[in-house]
Amino acid sequence: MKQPGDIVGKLSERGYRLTPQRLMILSAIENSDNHISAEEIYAQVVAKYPHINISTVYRTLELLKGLGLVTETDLGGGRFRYHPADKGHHHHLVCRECGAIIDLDESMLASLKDTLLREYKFIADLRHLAVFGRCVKCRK
Amino acid sequence: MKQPGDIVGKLSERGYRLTPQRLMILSAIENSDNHISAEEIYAQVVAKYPHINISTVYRTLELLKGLGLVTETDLGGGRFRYHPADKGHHHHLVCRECGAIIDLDESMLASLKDTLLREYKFIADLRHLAVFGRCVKCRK
DNA sequence: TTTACTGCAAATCTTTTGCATCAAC
DNA sequence: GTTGATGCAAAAGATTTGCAGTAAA
Repeated sequence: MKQPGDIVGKLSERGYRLTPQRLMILSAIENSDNHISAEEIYAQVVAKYPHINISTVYRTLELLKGLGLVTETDLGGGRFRYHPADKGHHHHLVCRECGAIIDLDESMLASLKDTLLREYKFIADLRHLAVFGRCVKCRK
Repeated sequence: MKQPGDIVGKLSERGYRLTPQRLMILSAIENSDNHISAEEIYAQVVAKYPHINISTVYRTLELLKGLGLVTETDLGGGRFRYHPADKGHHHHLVCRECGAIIDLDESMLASLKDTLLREYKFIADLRHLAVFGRCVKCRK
């Protein structure tokens, strides 16, 4: 579907080498529907390119994160998840039963952010909020 | 300040042994202002009782969690945090700069919960929501 | 050719577990 | 005296790092 062309372009623009490993990692991130973990990226890439090592995945993610091209989110569970930065900010409804991650529009929490600032003088970073619970499918 | 008497009582009621290690771990949890991690409990106990092992801390936390006496929360950062269950549910404002954890009243998010149920048919578990951002002290 | 990038192995860090010993009851 | 609880060491799972070889430019 989507081409990882934009991020690839930015990498080579800035003088970074376009190795097959990086291209496949980028492809996995851009073609993922929801947020993907390092382990999931690795599993996807290793199927086509068995030689790759997971430390390359982690190093590539750190590079992309540092360049602001992908966003790292801590949705709990002891592992980070990643998505392309240009897909914008949004929130997540995480189903505790089936693990589904539902995206939630940013405007949804605008009033909450205002309240927190007013009542607690707390500048909430609501770019990546995770709300845990149970989704429609898993309701009894 | 607070006495860990209530949890201690429930433990012995149910036939669990009251070892000095357990008493000190309970004391650390009950006297903690905000949510405490296993490592922090261990550091606090080891100062007075150098013989204790961190696996005892984890095993005690698992026991207390299973009995519903303490609550385990995943506030990110790759480690769990704990607090006494009788202190009730609340939300957390986590400062990304100084690490402060500010408790937020449960009623605060009641309207959000309603909206999520109405618009997404998602049953939000808002007992332990973590909102990241920057606290008053760390504002420039 | 140059040196950034990779694979491999080993190290961290948090949490869990097997096992023999020990102590609360 | 029983048996549950502990200490110790090792394991497990995610992520990081040192180092020497490799390939993108």
